[in-house]
Amino acid sequence: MTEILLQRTRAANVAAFYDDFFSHYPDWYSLTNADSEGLESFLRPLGIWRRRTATLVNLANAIMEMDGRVPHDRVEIEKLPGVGQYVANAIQLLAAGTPAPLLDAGMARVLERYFGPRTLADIRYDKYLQDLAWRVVSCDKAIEVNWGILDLSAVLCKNREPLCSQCPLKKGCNYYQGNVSERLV
DNA sequence: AAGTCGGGGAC
DNA sequence: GTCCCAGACTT
Repeated sequence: MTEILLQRTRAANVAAFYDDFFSHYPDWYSLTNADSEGLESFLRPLGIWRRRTATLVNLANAIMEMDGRVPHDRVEIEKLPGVGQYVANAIQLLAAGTPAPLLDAGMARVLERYFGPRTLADIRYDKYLQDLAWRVVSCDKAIEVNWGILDLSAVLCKNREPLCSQCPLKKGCNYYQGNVSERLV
């Protein structure tokens, strides 16, 4: 559920929202028979609330039809409403404990600044970015690495005005080194 | 491949 | 006032 709330929404905003939401909708079953107007008004402050309401209810129904259990098969997981590559990876990483990249706009930005830009517009089909992300998180501390990169993207490696001077990765970062050499010219 | 959803925080 | 966000879906 949390991953749906996080789609195109700043993590800090969701964090402030999280406890209240789960006290009202603690499980999938509570969403299957939730009053849709009540759910919509609840989600409105987060944005994308019409789509998110529909997605949450559809997803809850789909999961409850499967005895309330999320399928193990990767292909079946991605068929669930509102579940794309990112959420499927999140399930694989956090629920199954198998390394997978939480490759969102933030991680893509960090990787591209550090290693160099992707070739395709769509993250999901950019093989360069995919390979890079999988390689970076394929270790025994995959969860920590993922969260570390995402935190970095939100706090320091922001889209606008990144705080490169405070960044622990600036030494090997293409973006930072490029800016330094530019300044010297 | 491009358009759409969306309120709110950061600037 | 402008920009962008732990994406997924439709066209």
